[in-house]
Amino acid sequence: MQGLVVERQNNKIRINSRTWIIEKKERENNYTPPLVESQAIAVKDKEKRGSKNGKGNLYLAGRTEILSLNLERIYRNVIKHTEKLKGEGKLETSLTDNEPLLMKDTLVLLYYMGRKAVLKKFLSWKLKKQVKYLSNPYLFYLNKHLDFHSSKVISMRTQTPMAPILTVYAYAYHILEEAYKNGRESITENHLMFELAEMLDMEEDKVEGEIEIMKAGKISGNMPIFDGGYVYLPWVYFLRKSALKMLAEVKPDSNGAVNEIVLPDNGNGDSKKAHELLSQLAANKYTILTGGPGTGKTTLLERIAGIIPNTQLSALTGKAAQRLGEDARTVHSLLGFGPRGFSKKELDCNLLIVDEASMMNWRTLHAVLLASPRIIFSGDPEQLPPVGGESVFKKMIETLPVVKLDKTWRFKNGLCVETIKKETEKEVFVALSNLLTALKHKDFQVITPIHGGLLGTRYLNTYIQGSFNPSPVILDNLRYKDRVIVTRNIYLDGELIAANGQVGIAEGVDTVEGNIYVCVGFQRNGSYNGSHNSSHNGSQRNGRVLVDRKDLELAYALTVHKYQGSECDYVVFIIPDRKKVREDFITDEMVLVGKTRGRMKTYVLEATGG
DNA sequence: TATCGTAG
Repeated sequence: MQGLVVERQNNKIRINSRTWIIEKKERENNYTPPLVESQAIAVKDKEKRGSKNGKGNLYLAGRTEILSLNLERIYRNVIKHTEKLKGEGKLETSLTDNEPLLMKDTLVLLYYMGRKAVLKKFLSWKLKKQVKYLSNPYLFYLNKHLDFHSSKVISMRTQTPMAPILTVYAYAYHILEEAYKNGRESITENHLMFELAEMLDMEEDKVEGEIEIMKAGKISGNMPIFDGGYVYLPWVYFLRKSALKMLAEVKPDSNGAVNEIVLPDNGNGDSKKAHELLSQLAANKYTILTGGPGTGKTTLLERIAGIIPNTQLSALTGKAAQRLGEDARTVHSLLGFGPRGFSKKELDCNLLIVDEASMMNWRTLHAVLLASPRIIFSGDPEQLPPVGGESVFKKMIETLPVVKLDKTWRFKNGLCVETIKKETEKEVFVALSNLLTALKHKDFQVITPIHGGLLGTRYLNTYIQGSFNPSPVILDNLRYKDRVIVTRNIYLDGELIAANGQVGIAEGVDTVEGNIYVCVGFQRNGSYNGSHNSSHNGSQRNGRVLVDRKDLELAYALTVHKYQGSECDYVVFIIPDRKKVREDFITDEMVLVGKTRGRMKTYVLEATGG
């Protein structure tokens, strides 16, 4: 969900990508522009969080006093919109005397913020429900129709709410969501109290009273949950509770397949570990396979999958799944991930293998526990945690049986890392450019933590493409022979023909039913090495596939998250200026993943920021 | 134009 973004450019103002013309109003006519307060609020919020890029494109709250917007145009549009819905019989108009004004304000604000879908939904509701929302706009947020900041703007502008406890709920929920983004699954009641007191500008005693009311309230809908001095997002609380209960079940259902396996020694030296893993599997529903980077977790998993009939391989990112083989999928794809969580249910398999399990959160854990009678969670607790929420894997490893691999196979001559530090990102960019010239004919991969900015995937990809691939353009900014990654699962007649995370080479364009597609060639296991190896035999997923341009990205530079679990000969790991990202974004875990991807050598290019 | 990932 998107907050309110306000920018000013000369005589125009941009709000969430919509542009409005600014009119100057004389002070003496004592006209208060209806939307000025909400603009001021939006700006204040933005300032509080700090303008990250420092571009200063936000205007000062004080200056909004002399500005107003062309409201007549908005009113006309809203009225037109309303009339249309009335014509379709989707709107009741029997408002009481007091409500039309509130209604008008709310409608205008929704329209003004570019929330047309919400506006339309709102207009289609029964009057009773509409009035409920009008009397407390935070319901828009609590019931997931709007983001927190938009609800706040409506509430401030329309001088609601009339039921303050809902406001406290909304703020509490918002505080929890922010904490979750920072990797916290819960916060203490005290923490919540301090935050609420600050945000609502209330006495702590009073907040304490509100918290008591919240605690006494019935649990319904999206309300924060209080338990044992901690406060949780409801979905985190319930899925966590349920997952912990399932994890406590030790014995697997009677299923002989695992018990009777005799493992031949393959001479690779990992048979002892494989036996250990198999005996754990026979005795326990859930087992953990762990080990540092390059200790052969994936290889062992592939071996186990080849031995135990009806094993489903999965991973937490598309790229990691693709690396496990053709039949592997993301957990999300297997279990029907959608806007309301996982929709699926049960998998028809003996054993589910979940790779890169350090990226699991409670929701994914809960889903896989429901799905399979037996699971191997494979991962390294020292590698990347989930995006949002805390590392569930770190907790599981304390209670579940663990098989640990400790011999490193990836780095034949020991881990080889060369760190190059530069003050500015620009200097890092120059160093990268020199380094790439040297690596041009080698098997290399650039990885970076971010998408945006000078050292993000988007710009680096364009840059590397520009200097390494002189081939003609085939579509948009894609060139013939470009190295690309598929960013979405692609189905043809219900069959998966290309998976998110698959890497290939753009080979041309084709037109089907008037739509233009990029023809992408894939090689077995997806590690496409541009110059050599261009055989396209095998099944469809290893051959040529037509992919929509929007489902492809250049793959010269990938994020560290995507590349976790992958490897190649030479890796360039970029660390941007830490001041340009959120302070604690570049963690030890990320650095560990980043510097352990190169088989021969990893170059770490770091912008120290001076 | 998003900190990172997942889905159709």
